[in-house]
Amino acid sequence: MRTMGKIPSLGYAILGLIQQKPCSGYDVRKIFSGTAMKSYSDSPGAIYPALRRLEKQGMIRGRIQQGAGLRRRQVFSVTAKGSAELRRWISQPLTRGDVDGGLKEVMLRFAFSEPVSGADASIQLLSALRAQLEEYVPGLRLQLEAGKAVMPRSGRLALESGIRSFECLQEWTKYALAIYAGKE
Amino acid sequence: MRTMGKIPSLGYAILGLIQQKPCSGYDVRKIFSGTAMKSYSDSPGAIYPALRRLEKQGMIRGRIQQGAGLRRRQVFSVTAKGSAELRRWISQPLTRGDVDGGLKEVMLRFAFSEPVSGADASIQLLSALRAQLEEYVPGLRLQLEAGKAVMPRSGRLALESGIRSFECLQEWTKYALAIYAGKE
DNA sequence: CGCCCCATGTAAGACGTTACATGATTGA
DNA sequence: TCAATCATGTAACGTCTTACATGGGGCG
Repeated sequence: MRTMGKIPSLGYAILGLIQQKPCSGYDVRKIFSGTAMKSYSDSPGAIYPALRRLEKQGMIRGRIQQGAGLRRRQVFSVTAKGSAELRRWISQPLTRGDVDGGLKEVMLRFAFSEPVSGADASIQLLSALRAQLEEYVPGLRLQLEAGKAVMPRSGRLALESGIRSFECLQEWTKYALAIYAGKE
Repeated sequence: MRTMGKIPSLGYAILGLIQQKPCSGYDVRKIFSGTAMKSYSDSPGAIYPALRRLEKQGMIRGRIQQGAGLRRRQVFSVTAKGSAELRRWISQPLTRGDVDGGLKEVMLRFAFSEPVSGADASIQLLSALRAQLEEYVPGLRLQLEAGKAVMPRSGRLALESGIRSFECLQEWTKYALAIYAGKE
């Protein structure tokens, strides 16, 4: 079968962080709990096993640091294999499933895209996302039309909020593409 | 400890659907796969165990339907206890964690709020959400300012997209509140 | 001395994914 | 009769949550 080694979202989040700058498990936890990446779990029961999995898969390598006066910490860096996997994950074609599974993972891919794969990859992702959204939103509008009669008011409004936020994201893709087109 | 019986997101999604209209497991699956609720798993390995859990907790009750010519199906309805639990879940105070865990669950609560708990509950949720967002967004802006120097461009843009979508949602809360204020 | 932060881990249990399995009914 | 759809389930596996556990270092 050899599909061994599927990496979950949390794994890519960690991998991407470590790629930007080598981190200990504790560092990763602090980032997840203190920044906009709060949606990823900062619990030790999630982070440390995830790190060990990534290490076992050869994506990262940990080295123990015994600085004077400091407690023992293990700092991880991304290996060549991990770097390649990050690039693959980022450049992977954008599917319908990526959109209706919520866009959290797509945004994570985009966030890491430029330092990992270069501006071309970022642009690629942005235009693919823009195209997906363009064919996704009309379907939601149809559902809203169809639901006018049967859905409760709060349900319709919730659906509208979804549509609005997709449209908002569409505008953002244009804005971001303009930035990439402008000055390189 | 007796915390027994915590219900996951998927459970509430199912409970809310069944409240609107009694459903079989198959019905639930079709709704999850065919509508804007695609983000919830429609796999039998998720749905049927979840239904049995809810039934064991006394939230729903299943009755086998043997309509002429049709295959056996088990249709579930919400019990009084399930209804009460839905109301509790919806009216529960909105925490910081609800916001930074992504707003999917909050929107689900809102979607069901009016038929389950009445327009007052919907308004309550909307204003709480508006308030939360108002104190949440400035923090993200600060992070963006702070990250100007260190974050890669795509990372900054990703953060901006998050900020924008929160702002978009803020406007939506105003829009929705206006509707509820307008004609009751 | 006691408390909090650094830093790492483990164990039990719940949940979801994937894949497999069954069987009746409807329509081509 | 063959395929698709209706309809329900189970088993193995992986991951996350929650809670507990450990210990050094700095500070008041």
